[in-house]
Amino acid sequence: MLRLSLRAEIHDRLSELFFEAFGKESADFVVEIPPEGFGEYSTNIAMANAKTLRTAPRQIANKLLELLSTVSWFTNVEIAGPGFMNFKLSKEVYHHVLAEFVEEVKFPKLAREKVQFEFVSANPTGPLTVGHGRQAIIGDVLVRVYKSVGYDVTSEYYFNDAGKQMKALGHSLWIRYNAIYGESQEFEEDDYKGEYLVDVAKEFASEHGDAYVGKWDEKIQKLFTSYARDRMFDWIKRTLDKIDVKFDVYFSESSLYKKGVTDEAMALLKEKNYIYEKDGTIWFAVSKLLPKEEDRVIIRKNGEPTYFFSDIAYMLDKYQRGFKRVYYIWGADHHGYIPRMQAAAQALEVPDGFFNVIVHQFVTLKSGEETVKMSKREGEFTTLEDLVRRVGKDATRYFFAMLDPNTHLVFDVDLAESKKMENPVYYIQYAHARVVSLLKNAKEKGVSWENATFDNLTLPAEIDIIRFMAEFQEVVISVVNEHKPQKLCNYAYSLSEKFHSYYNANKIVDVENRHLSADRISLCVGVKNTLRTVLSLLGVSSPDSM
RNA sequence: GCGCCCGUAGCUCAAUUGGAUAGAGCAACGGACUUCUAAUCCGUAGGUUGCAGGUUCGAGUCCUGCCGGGCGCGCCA
Repeated sequence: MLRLSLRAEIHDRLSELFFEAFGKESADFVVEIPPEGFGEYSTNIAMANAKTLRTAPRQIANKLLELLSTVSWFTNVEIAGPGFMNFKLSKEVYHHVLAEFVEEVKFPKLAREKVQFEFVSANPTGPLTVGHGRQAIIGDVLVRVYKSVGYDVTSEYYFNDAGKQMKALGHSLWIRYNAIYGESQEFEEDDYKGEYLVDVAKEFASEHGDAYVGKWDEKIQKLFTSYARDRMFDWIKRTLDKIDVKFDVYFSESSLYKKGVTDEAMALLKEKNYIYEKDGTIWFAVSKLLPKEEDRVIIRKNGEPTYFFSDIAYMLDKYQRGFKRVYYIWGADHHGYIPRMQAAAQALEVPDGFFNVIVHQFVTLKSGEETVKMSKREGEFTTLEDLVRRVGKDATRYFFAMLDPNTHLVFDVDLAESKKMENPVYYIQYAHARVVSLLKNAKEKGVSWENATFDNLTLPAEIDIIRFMAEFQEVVISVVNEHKPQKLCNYAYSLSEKFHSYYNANKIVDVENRHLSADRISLCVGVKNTLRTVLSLLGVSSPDSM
């Protein structure tokens, strides 16, 4: 019955009625769950159309009210305040909704488009930080949600394992390696000074011995670099695995050059006249497309392309692979990069809406009163791995998904560690486990619920829970449209809240009253199914017992 | 200086995208286990939504200007 969501259905019916009453389309209006005491649902349709109809809201409402009372869905329609229309829904509607959630929680089907999410994309120069963790979870949750509503989604990790920084990594490893043999060497400015290379150096030493102590040439540099890179990548992938983040594609920057996409991109830009030479470098005329922006170098004086040029070619490659839309998830430090990429999108003539960026703000760790700054170069940071080891996968995922990507996240390590039990993720999981336990209990007592009629579900709390379950599709749609994973967290938490409260106030399994029990158990099954579904979108487990 | 993001209870966050009386958790106080998992529930207290204007039937949400915080403004990645 429900194509999208209950509220969308109500919205459609109101639209039809409006057309019937006034012979024209309604202006935009909303159907919402109002505060206590204003009915079960509410709409502002009368107020929204007051201007265009040049009629008082209450008058419009009155006209609609007559029609509404002829439709079986709506009961108790009332007009309130400046022109709100408040109403209840018939029992049958709720029974139908509950029956669906008891059987299977369905996703709205939105689009089959081929889209791509690219995130994390950390170069293999060190372990993932907690900042990468936030990005990994935001991206992974969005991928799961997009898949659920029908998109053909590819998750992708872009990396550069060829540039200057990789040489620095190799050199840094070599220094740590020398230190093992008591040979002290100086770090260079761009080297990676983090302790994590010490262990890698030990491994290297145990495999290769002291053959390279005090010796340094191009061949040795390559050996150290590739060794370090492989170790770092292994580490990164292992960490991602621990938080259940999987990428469909790992894409290397150098493959762009091998494939020749870079040449294509250059030819395209030249042809459109966006390229010029100055001071021995090649520039991309960003200002031609976006007057407020500055032109940018894409080929350096030494003949090497800049990162920006690779990104232009990469975008072209994404387009050629047939994606209808691509999403880049970037940290706040990259936001200044967006305009020039937009200019690139225009220059490459990819369709409007192809290039999209989801920016997330920074994560800082708090321990006591100290905030931990994170710099991979200086070696000061907490690894994502450490964090997961402390608080576990479920809490890590939930916490990173819990806040709006657009707000600064302060991760209080002490709190995450010591007050684990106040964790909202446990609260939700506990609700799930409780229902499972209920079902076991019912089985033991021989109370069945398969043939429930739902007729006994008349308490306001019961209607409220059904009504809230019916919001599920709406929440999923908003996550797709707004890229805000935290809506799933809030939804799961609120549903758990309603359930815990209901559970405490009412006896669910009662051998003396089997019909009532069957109905109530069914309601709980609906809650359980919904929680399980939302948690799986978040990548958080749904334990049967705790 | 310019640009992007944020500012809601003591703390961490909600608020159905412009709706009615701004809601939860933590911290504080008081209650509920011989009863389906007390990792729970119920209650009390806590607010000039950073400030000042504007837009309209209606603003935490939109527009302008301030204030405060974060980030960015490379031939780095």
